[in-house]
Amino acid sequence: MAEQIELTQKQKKVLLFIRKKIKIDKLPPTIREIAKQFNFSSTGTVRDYLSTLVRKGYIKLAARRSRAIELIRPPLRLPIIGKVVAGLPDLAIEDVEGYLDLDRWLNNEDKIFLLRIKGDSMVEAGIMPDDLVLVKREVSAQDGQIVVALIESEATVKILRRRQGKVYLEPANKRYQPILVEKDSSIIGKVIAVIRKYV
Amino acid sequence: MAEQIELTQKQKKVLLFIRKKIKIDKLPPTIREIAKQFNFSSTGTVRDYLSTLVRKGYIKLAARRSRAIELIRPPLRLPIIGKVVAGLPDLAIEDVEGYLDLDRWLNNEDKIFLLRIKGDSMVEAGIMPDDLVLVKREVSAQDGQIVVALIESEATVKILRRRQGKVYLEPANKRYQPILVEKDSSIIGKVIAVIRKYV
DNA sequence: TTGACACACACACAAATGTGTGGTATATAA
DNA sequence: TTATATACCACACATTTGTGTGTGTGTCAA
Repeated sequence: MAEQIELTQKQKKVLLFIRKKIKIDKLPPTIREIAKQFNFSSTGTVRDYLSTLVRKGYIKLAARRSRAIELIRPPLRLPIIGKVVAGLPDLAIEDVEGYLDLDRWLNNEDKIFLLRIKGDSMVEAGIMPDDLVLVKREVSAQDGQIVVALIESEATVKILRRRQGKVYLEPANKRYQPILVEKDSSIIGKVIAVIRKYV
Repeated sequence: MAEQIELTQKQKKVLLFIRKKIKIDKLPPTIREIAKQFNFSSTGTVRDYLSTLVRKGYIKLAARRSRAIELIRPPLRLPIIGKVVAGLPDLAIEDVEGYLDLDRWLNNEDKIFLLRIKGDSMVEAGIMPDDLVLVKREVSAQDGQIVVALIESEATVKILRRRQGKVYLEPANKRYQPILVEKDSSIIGKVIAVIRKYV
């Protein structure tokens, strides 16, 4: 999808420079900034490169706007590999299941925060002590969903259970007991992801 | 740290417009684009706002460069909450442990990919079937680290164990046995994070 | 040999853009 | 009262910037 034609070495260098500039300056370069970088004495040369990069599917340009170079693949898109086949030498990444676009995934940033897990009450659900859970602020949730609730003014992560009109907060650890709560009122958010960082 | 002074309503609107432009156009606006948006007939007005936003700690400007407005807080920074106290009403986020800056966290993007977990051989380490693990491509690892290895041309996630000069790949599930491997040669990467997405 | 492509250059022009230097008015705190 | 902050405006200027229109060389496949 959105196939990208192979680039020459020089074209790659120009593209890398643009990426680098966006990363460092948080701003795409102007045509003349690119020219300066590569000692091109003409802006036309740069425009040749940019046109090529557009044609080959790596960037988009907006006419008559300064610095309007947009990368087609955003830098925060990670490939999801379903199966790693042997082969090598460059670890043939052909079985790309899809992409996780973190920008999009984490939209509504103001309603989302990370909570650090304390205790082992959710280990059987794969949520370990010190894990970070991505929490989306919400006041209600469905049966079976993992929620963040306030119990005695402490944040707890549990599974929400609705049984005969009653609401329980159920741990995922046999050594703990479910907690009966009065209403949904104590729910402050839903766990939408777990992130664990090693090292 | 990097305290930000309170903004007026109008100043907020200008800042929000800049954020929006960066998000949509992937390019900060020019002074005149801002002026147009708010029907300012003078560019000086915009510069007053920008200076104020700089002084109050929300943006940075680079002199003599078009569109060189840099947001001080990057949009992909998530607060890590250690403890959620009761209180409300806006869920007093005072116990901010720190921030997870996904941009930085995921640097070296070309050496990183996501692998989908198959099987339950790592459940006791909190890595469940269908989880995504963030893998950093590396050819060696230390004892105890969770690695991705190729066994019979299939990618497997296991714990690396070094015992008396020998290398084992150990599952985190009592129902499975450790595997003796000849050398590090089968290691293709290190697991640096686990990501699990609900719903 | 023709054509497409990669890789460079020169030069001029109009538009976009940041900057400099002034101004007015209102409100609030010292 | 004086100072400071907010919230605008006017206008000119120098640079920056994208654009247009050319030219030239070499390579490589059809």
